[in-house]
Amino acid sequence: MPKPKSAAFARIRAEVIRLVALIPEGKFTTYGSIAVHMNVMARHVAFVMSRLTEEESATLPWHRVVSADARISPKMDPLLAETQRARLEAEGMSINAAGFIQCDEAHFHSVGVRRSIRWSQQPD
DNA sequence: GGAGAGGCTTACT
DNA sequence: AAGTAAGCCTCTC
Repeated sequence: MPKPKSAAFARIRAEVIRLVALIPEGKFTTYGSIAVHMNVMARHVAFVMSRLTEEESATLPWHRVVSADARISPKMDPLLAETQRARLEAEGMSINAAGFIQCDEAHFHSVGVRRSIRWSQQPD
C-alpha cells in the first residue's frame, strides 16, 4: 500500500469506519471500546468522528458511539448531540435529558467500560 | 519545525 | 462523589 500524507490517520479512520459500521441497530458502543478493538487511543476515535466527511457521517451510524460513561459527549456540538440522541431514540433506545443511554443492555461491546458505569448517578 | 488543541480515559485528590 | 491532572497520538496553524 502507498503511504498517504496522514498514513496513521487514514488507517485509524478506516478502522473506525469499519467498526462503527458493524454496530447493529439498537445498540451502542464507546470510543474506548472502538479504540481498544483497533489498538489505538480513544482520542483518535473521537478525532476521527469529529473529522468525518459528509459521506461518512451520512453512511456511518456514528450516533451509536458514545463516551465511556455510556452517554453522549457533552463537548459535542448541541446540534450534533441532539441529532445523535434523536437517532438513538429512533432505534428504540432510551436517552435521558443528560444524554445518558438508559439501555445498558444495548451496549454492543462492553470493552470500554472497565469502570463501573454510574447508572445510578444519572442526572435526570 | 514547534506549539496548541481535540466529540476521551484513567487515576488521584 | 465530584473535580482536577496527566496521558496518550495525531492534526492543524
